[in-house]
Amino acid sequence: MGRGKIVIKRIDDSTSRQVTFSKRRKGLIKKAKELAILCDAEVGLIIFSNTDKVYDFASSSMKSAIERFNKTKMEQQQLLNPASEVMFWQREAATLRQELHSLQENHRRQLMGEKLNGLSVNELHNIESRLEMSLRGIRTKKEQMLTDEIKELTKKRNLIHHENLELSRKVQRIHQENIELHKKVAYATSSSNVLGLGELEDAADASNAQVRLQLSQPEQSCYDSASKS
Amino acid sequence: MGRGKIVIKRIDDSTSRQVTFSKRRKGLIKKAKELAILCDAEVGLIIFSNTDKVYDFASSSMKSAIERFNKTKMEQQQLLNPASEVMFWQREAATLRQELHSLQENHRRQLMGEKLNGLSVNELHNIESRLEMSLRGIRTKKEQMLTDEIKELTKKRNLIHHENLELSRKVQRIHQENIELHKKVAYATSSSNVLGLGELEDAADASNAQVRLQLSQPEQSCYDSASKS
DNA sequence: AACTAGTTATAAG
DNA sequence: TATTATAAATAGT
Repeated sequence: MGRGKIVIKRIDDSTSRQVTFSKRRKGLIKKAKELAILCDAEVGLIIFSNTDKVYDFASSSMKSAIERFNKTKMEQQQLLNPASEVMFWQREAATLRQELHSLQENHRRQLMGEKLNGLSVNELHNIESRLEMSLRGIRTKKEQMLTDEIKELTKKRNLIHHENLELSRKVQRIHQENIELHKKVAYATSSSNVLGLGELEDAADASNAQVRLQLSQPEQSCYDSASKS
Repeated sequence: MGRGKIVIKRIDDSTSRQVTFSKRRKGLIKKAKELAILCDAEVGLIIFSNTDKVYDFASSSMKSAIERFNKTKMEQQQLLNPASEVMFWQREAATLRQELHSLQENHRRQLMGEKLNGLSVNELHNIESRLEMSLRGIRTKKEQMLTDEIKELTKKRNLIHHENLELSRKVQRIHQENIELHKKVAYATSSSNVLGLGELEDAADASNAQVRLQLSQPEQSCYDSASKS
């Protein structure tokens, strides 16, 4: 289709190559357009020159063409090898994750001070679960220990209080007995004053102690029901 | 380039259209190949027929061509409007996020029972932080309450114990006095036995109580240091 | 699917 | 860049 027939191989002369590129590129794009119109087809054409220049044609839009292409190829791959579907999705997800991460990094570094650690949603979720569980365990253990100590202290307090009551009764009894003896002594020795003032003060002290004891009655702890639940 | 000239418009006759599509598609792909070889260009060509069939040609690979195309277009967009870079990245990130999410959904539904909630890394992180803080608050409050109760109980126990000791000393003193009085009674009434056996048993009880008291000495709680830290 | 007349693309100057 | 002789593509049969 020219003054002479040519063989299809790379044109060595850069000028000739450049000229041929221009002519044939124009022709190719024209024919692509014609095909799209005549045959109601969707066509996408991308051409990179030697010198990295881009030329493209798309009957609707390149985005549409590429997406449709990818979708179709994906479906073909699925139909061809349904067993490796898993690996396909895994690779696709990994690629997208990486891309997404790099975009986020870019965005973060360039625009905001917002920090986003490099962990995946899954990793984060696992860490959260483990943290919560260990926290729960420690908390339960500590609460058990504290509750046990409170029980122990309450028991001891009640024991001592009981002893206190016993002693108090004893004091009363002995004091009563003491009074009886005083009477007997008084009766026996008539008018002789053998007992000093010291003994009378002791009797006053004993009743005083009894009053203080009343103030220290054991009472149910307001936290006891909470500790048990 | 045929028996007659044609106008470039959609061919209405479906058979003719189909035939023309076959011929021109073949020609287009041949010319694309030739351009790539002759001019050392990278060419990518995608064609969808009326009937959704795909035909494609790529001098290296379609993936390479598409990626190179996207990269170049991205750079062009950036150079054209550097101020809207932010919006570009935002749109790009949103698109990828959506795609990633749909892939994960697909993967999850089709292949594993693994559950992945629809929350973003940020949302998850915020929830985690709030959860941890509230947990910490509640735990601290509860521990404070328990520690306070233990302190209160220890104080009361010590108070009662102190009273116990006082009473115990008083018992001793009164008992001693009792003995002295017995002696005096015995001295005063000489051989007459006024006191019964009951009083002697009381004296034995008092020393017994003293022994029990010794077993209930207050002791430092082994948890006290831990509760304070 | 093959032919071929008339069209179109393009190699070379 | 424009021209043109000729190769190549293809519309209609």
